[in-house]
Amino acid sequence: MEKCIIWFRNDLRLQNNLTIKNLIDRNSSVLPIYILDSNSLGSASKTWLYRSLYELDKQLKNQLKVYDGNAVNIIERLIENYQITQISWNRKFDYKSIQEEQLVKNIAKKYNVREFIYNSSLLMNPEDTLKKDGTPYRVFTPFYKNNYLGLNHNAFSINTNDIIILENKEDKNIDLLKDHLIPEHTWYEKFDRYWEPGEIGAQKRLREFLDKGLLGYAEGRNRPDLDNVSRLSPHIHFGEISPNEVANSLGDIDNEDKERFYTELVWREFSHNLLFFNPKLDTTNLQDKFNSFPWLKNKAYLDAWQTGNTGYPIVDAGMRELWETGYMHNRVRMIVGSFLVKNLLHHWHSGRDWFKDTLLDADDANNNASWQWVAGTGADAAPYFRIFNPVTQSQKFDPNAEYIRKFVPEIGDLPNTYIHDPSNAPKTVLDNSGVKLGKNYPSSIVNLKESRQRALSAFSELKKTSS
DNA sequence: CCTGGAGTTGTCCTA
DNA sequence: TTAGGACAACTCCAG
Repeated sequence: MEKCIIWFRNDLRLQNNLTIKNLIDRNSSVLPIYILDSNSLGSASKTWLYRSLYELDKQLKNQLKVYDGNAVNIIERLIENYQITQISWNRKFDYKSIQEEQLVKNIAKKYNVREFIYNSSLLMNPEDTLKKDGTPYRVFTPFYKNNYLGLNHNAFSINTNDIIILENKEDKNIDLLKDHLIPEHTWYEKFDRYWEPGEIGAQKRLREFLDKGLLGYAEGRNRPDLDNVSRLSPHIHFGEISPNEVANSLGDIDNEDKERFYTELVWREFSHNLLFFNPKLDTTNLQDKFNSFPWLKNKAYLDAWQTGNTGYPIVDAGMRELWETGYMHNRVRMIVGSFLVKNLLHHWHSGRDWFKDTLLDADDANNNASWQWVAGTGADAAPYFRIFNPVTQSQKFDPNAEYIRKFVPEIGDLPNTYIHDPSNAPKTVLDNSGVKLGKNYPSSIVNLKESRQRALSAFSELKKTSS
């Protein structure tokens, strides 16, 4: 019987996983492994990863072996020690992982080990999404229409009893990683109230979304006070559920809600394509004229933003939701992003870094592509004069301020008329609601009109100097 | 190569 | 109160 390493990466599941399906089809036995690269992970993600690996290990009868270190060396040693003849993994699309895969391929060749490489984390391979002239798309709509409209999504199920696990004498189980992944700071413990990492939790989340969130998604997705978003992002990021299965579960895409949700999956694809074709998406503005943009990098502003103390309740609610739950509603991500980059004129890298460290769904492709979009540095970014007004957005998308009251309870007694912008509420209203600006809730740290104007001026300066 | 139409998610002012 | 246009040009994409 052939012995196969399955190198788990961002595909921490058994169902709808091509490495597993083909392993069973080949009738090979498996040595399942995971190799940690803790430097590339944010603090919140690490806690999720630990839980997710723990669940996967259970599904593999506690035979998942974990390692910390250089993937190439580790795999080489395993090939030698266990007379491995096959290796299988699912592709990743960031530069570092691509390099790593190449080195592992070289090792496989050296030992005459057969490779089985799949893509179980995107609906399409980036190489197959190119324009007719062979270059990658830079605009979402044609990328979507020409590649994904009418695409079939196959789902398949695995009989886990068919997986033959190699006996592994080395005593390297999941506990090895606990010290690397679980921080001393215990803020993450409250995440348990909101999330169930692992394949089973992912399946439950999908069913719940299909039952309760999908109807009305097209409109409701913009409302942080409603429950229309899927919250599948951390599950999808770690591959606890496959995007193919998610797409497949929609059935025929025959209404606006399904179509809208499907395009969000394709936005994820688009971000991964941007990263794949622009490996330095994290450091390089897609529009290089922004390289000379006069970002302020004001430490006090950044601190107020991170801690949810800007004096704009929708922004503060979002930042506190992030800290409290490891997640932020999509609409609110745009609002806080625009606020940091435009009203505070702070570099998008700082926002990206904070999100990477605190989001459970932190994903280098989505994170960098989205921050580039909101900062206006992206290839297809919004025109620069599109600056979100956090008060207007709040009134529009959290009309009854239920979201604000949930995460910024100290201003909860303010009436709906004033709760979106306490700094402009009459003194008597503030007094009656127990709000003391600067004491128990901050005064707004910037004037919206002035900071908007400041951003617009900075952008128009940029235009002059670059032409 | 040329050309015309189009581009995730807004805001503000004016009539 | 509300609807429509201005905001600016530029790049992308497909025929």
